[in-house]
Amino acid sequence: MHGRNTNTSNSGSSNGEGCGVVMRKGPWVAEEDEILLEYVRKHGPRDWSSIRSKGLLPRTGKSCRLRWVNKLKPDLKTGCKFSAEEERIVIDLQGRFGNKWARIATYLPGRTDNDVKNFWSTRQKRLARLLQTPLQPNSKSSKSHGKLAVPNHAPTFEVASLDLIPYGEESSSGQCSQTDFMDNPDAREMVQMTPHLENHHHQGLLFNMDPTLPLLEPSVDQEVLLPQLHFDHLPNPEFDFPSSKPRTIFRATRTSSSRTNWPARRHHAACR
DNA sequence: AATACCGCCAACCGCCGCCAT
DNA sequence: TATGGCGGCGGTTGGCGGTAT
Repeated sequence: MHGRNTNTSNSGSSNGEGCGVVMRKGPWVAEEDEILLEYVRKHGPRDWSSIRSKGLLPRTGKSCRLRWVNKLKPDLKTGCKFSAEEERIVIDLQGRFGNKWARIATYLPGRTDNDVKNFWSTRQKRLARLLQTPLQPNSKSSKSHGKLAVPNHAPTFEVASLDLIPYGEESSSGQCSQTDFMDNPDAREMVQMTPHLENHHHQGLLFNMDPTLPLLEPSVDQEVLLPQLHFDHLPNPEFDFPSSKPRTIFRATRTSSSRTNWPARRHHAACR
């Protein structure tokens, strides 16, 4: 959509692409899309790096793959806002899986991990504003090593709340309190949108999670331990193995990065 | 009309795991 | 077994457009 810097030698990528060739970056143009589509038509969505090595496009393999996955793949719901049902699914699954956007996206046909990620991020920002609370910046250093160790079995809203209010701290400091939060109709709607969150709120857990609870690292099948969430229509993950490497879809959970997970509020329900 | 703010989202980066060599 | 390439993922950035002030 909106470009970044363009025409730079490849940097940062671990793919080792570039090799002196000026790699193009930034927004894709129609001609590039056409070339990429043609390549996929001929060879399928795989061997992305060969697009560059064959001189078809001055783009990294990663860039080509991303463009295909997020924009060019058939049956994408591009430009269509999340429906209420999709929102509910995202909220529920985020509570179950954490920020496993790719995994969550498999339950949402036509949605990509980027879609889900952006959707959630927007909601996080909105709620942070509603609560007048700064978003907890994600520390790069803790991305995968100094983990925050989000309890994957618990709604992440609770985890976020720990960042907001030290255990036992009074609400008079100006920080949002449970009461303040529920006095906000907009924020309240978010909770009501999320049945398991509301349930925890009613249990008094929402803002006073026991800090002594162990911080879990997923070691067993989370599906067994996770609360049983219900869907009106149980979503079926849309397995998509374009490159004949299904390993990545449900591969072993990577260590959780430090996340600041916030509840979200229903915002847009209709397609444009 | 100008400015500020916010939502949206494309695309980048770094990290990680798998796999071929 | 070690290593490098590659693909995949999550976090983040930053520009554009719409809306509010």
